[in-house]
Amino acid sequence: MSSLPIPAGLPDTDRVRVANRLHSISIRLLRRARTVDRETGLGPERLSLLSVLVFAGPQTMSDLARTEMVSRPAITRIVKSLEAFRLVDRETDSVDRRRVRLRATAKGRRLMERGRARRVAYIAADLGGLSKRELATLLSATEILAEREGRAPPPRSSGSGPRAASGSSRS
Amino acid sequence: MSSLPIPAGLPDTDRVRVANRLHSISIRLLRRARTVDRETGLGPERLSLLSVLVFAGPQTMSDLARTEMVSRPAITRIVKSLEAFRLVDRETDSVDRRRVRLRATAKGRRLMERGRARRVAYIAADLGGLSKRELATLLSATEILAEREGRAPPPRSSGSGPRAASGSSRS
DNA sequence: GGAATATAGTTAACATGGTTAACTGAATTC
DNA sequence: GAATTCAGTTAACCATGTTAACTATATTCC
Repeated sequence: MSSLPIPAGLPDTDRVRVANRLHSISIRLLRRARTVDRETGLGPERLSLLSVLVFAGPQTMSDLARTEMVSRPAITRIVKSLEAFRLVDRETDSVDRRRVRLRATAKGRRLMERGRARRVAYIAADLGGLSKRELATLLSATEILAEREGRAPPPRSSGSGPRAASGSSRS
Repeated sequence: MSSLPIPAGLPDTDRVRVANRLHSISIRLLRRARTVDRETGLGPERLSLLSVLVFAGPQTMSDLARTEMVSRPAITRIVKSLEAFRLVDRETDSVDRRRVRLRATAKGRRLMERGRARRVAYIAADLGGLSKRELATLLSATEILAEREGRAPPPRSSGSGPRAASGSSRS
């Protein structure tokens, strides 16, 4: 079950092959990494929101709703509970007093950093036993992918690549 | 925000660097890919369970609970709704009549395959514009990682538990 | 053989997070 | 300055998860 076949209907090109493998690999990698998150005692949604505040800086409620792809009422609730834990605090915008600016507290940042360190350490442990050469290949590959992230997302729909649709979670 | 710094406390080795990038890349890759899942009309938990049945073959309720890292009552409910859609069917084990054997139906398999194709296509589209050389690097890298998956997981300390609180997803 | 125990699955009661619709108060338009 | 728009909250509801208690079948062991 390690590498699933190329799905029917897609051409067997390098690009599709890479996509297919990246898909499976990412799913398994994150599933395993997630197991260490329990130590934070927080739950994925709150951790996710907190990490946005930590890594992308202060945001308003609506900003958060957008980046989390979730409704504003949902954000209201999550933020409330993070405030109760003193992981996040709010400040009303002095110019536009409708806006609420959320920030991770020092406590929130510490929790977040520790959590990410645990995840990365866990994944790094999984990479034990690779040769220097293999590691070098992975390093270049992740460089290539990380670099692409910075760029704007490619045009969707009609153009060149296959089409967006939906999905099968697992593997 | 494309590549987060190495978390404090971890050594700045190649292995950690790769782990760190793989982590961020996987999160973003899956988040984008997930957006196409809506077309199935199913929701992540059901899709996930269905895909286990499709790609790993028939399972009992308890098997599913283990692989999904979710309680058995939760599995009961998900399976029920998948049965209602005729995506899954059940058969009582003739030897041990407590056991229920779940199988994806042909309809379930079709839905699953289409979904995975959409995801992979979506990811493949994202890889557009890479040079032949870059693609070759990615191909080797994913080969290395996919191969490791087959091998037994490295010994862990505290280990895996039910899903509970998880996920510092973001970033 | 049959009581005690263990296992597979279900049901029930509850918690949490998501949604939409309706509301409040502040900013903007005209 | 009245009408409208916008940010955020509240309310009512739905989906999915949990634990605890129950049913039914298997297994242990006297």
